[in-house]
Amino acid sequence: MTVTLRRTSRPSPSSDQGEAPQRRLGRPRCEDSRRSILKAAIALLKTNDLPAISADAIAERAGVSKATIYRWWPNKSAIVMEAFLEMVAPHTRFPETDSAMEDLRVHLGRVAEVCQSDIGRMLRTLIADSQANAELAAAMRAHYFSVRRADARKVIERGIASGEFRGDLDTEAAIDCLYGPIVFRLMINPVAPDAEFVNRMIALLRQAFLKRSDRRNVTGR
Amino acid sequence: MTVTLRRTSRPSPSSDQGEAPQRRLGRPRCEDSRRSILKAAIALLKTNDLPAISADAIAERAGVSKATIYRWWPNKSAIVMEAFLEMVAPHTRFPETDSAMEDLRVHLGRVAEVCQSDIGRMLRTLIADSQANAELAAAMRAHYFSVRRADARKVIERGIASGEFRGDLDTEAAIDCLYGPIVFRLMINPVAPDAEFVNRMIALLRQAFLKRSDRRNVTGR
DNA sequence: GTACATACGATACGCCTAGTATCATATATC
DNA sequence: GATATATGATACTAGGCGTATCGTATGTAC
Repeated sequence: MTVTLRRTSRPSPSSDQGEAPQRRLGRPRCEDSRRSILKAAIALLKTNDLPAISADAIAERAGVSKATIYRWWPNKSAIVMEAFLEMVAPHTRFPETDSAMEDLRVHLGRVAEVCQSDIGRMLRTLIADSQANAELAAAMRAHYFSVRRADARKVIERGIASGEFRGDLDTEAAIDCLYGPIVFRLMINPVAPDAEFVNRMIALLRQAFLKRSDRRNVTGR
Repeated sequence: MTVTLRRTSRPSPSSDQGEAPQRRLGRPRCEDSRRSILKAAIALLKTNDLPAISADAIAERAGVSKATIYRWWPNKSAIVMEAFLEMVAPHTRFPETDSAMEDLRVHLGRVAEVCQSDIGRMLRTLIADSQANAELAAAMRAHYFSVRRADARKVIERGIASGEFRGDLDTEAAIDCLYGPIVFRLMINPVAPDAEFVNRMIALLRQAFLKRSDRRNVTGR
């Protein structure tokens, strides 16, 4: 699945609905160019913030004409988002053990790990850019955050169903309490969240998640 | 106290330490200009994102020469931050009732309310801009976030001391769990957090904060 | 008052970047 | 071969950031 934030002026291939994988007329889009543009954007983001990257720089590094870039993407943010979603968006799946709490802890640990990498910088950059780019913000929510939330929701609901979590646990609030601190830390703190941070968080939250009878032998830090 | 992110090239009035309120030689800085610049920046931010505001626009609206702006501030972000800290940074104090938990809840409710106003947009903008501006980020931490944290820390420690909160409550993690979800929501969600959001969060977190004996009659939503 | 130091306003300027436009050329379908 | 679309090269417009200059205003020191 390719998530492209297309140029608004770009007409859709066929009528506005239906996947219609039918071939279009004329020379087809060059897949190599597309991929090398995304890769160039990612490479440049590893050492630069987004405002420091110019479309020309991406074009040069990708060995592509700038016109080609703007034919397919409306702006820099769109490129970065597509690159992020397609090439680096964590395929950090949730583990599936007997303990939903443990699944959450392990997963968040991985998220924290990812935050410390170049991907963390990309995420920060994208969230930041979303503040001044409603289209990007909407795309990030639709293609990234809501997916994460759905995953987490499943784990939490499984925990509730199994009796591990309180029956009246507020799932949505729980998700916010899990991801919120990490994003908070990512955006505000100069040093990205790490495993210890996650463990402390989880140690605190488990009091609120677990059924009374399960709250004893707690470790997690 | 005026928090200015000064031009780095600007020499300090006297030797590099000591407040030295002594008058400098020459024409003194025009306080009216300074304030009208800050007010202009705030006014423009109410309807625009930061990238959409130009230094020229601020200068024009403030009735001031652009050169005057750059004499005192190194860039737009610095202006906005100073305006934010000096003129709108919530003097949202914490209430002080018998219940630390209730103090936290009421305070966060006020924070959420603030997030829904123009101030929320400024805060979003500043956090976003911090991602590409280390100096701004450091200033925000030093003059805003660490202050908020210190306030919250005091309340939590009071709650621990009074026996309302668990003795082993992890204060720093608790702060992250309180503010994290709000900032998370502020940055990701198109609609800013509100009182109901806070109440649900608090209802969840109180299970983790309160001593066992106090967890019964819970409402908060 | 005069000398000096600094701030302010107006304005022009250099530089960089985003995004557009044009046109020749390449590559697909019919 | 006709048609439709993509790419490359390049020039171009528009606008913003931040600097520089210079004349003028406003304070202190003597």
